[in-house]
Amino acid sequence: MQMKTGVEQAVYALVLLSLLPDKAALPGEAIGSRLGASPTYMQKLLRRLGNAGLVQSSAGAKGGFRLKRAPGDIAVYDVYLAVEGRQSMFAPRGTLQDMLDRPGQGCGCRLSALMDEAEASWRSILGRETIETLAEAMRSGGYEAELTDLRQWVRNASRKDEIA
Amino acid sequence: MQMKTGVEQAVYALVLLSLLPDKAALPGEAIGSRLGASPTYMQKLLRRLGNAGLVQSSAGAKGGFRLKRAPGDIAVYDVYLAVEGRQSMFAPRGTLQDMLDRPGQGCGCRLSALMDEAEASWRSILGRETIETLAEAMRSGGYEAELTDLRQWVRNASRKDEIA
DNA sequence: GTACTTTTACTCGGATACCGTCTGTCCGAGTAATTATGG
DNA sequence: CCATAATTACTCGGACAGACGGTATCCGAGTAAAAGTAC
Repeated sequence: MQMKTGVEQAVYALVLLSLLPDKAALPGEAIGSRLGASPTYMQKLLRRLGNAGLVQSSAGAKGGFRLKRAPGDIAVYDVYLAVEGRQSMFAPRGTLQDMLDRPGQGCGCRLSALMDEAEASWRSILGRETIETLAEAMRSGGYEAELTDLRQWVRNASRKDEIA
Repeated sequence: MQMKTGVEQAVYALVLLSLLPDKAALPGEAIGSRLGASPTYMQKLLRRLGNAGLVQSSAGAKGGFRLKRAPGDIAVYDVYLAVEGRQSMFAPRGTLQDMLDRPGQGCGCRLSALMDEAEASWRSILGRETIETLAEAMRSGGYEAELTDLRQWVRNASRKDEIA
């Protein structure tokens, strides 16, 4: 019952992308190495975010990834969904039917309903915070200096040729 | 992010034990085979439930397992805790610190707080239902006949020698 | 200077290897009830 | 009939094999920008 580590990495990758100037893009490798994650695996995560419509990618030189929606429009829940998939946590195995010796599989069991309810509540809370609110929390949480440094880094990483 | 299948099996094992007459005990193997689960693995689960104080075990001939608390006093949450352990779903890896280039590990990140909040809500809903309410739902859910059959089976399984 | 080709810097999807965890099995040791044995 | 020993039926904890999924790496193919080349 552990959440994939990719969810955390994906969330912060999106936070990073939210600092990107308009029309610019960030290569997956740069994102991965900045986050201390495996660059190749980060690529894979970004592709999933792309398939989920959270991120836009452009191939070719000077290509990379950028946000497809506004940061305030991307909830943590969306990221979770993109990385972990749509399946529910609890997968009933028909134990109740076996116990009652009922071949019918219509698991009208209360347990399943309870689990689904719990998960729905869990998900709804993940929907409360967005990439924007997370970034805002960093800004007002004593990380202003680091944020401006980070913004600077993002500029450099997104247009290396114009540094010199 | 899949829940262990053992949780479902453990829940129904406890429901089964709640049908047991006073002072009687049910061997782990009988429980496992009745639930269509691996008997040896069910033993392992039952031992965990024992360590968690949900179940009482007696060794020796005519030994086995019985509930240690009243069925109304065992929440689904307790079962989950016994089987899955106490660790939280979200284990932060310090991605935020890496991103901000802050060696300090004090992850005051909003994400962690959000995840904890979501999990707390999830857990609290699992605390709503107990072994007793689940059994009651079965009783009033159209499974009366199966339940009396099951109760009969439990009697037999708990005192094999007096059958003949 | 323009058209064309090559190089470079990326993404994309798949194939694959690694590794930890969950599932499942097995074993020796301990314990309690039952049965057998000896007097 | 009683005390003691042997058998039986369990649990306990650990060790271990297998399967599966997440993590991570690599590859060929495709794409777009930039750089080089020819005229």
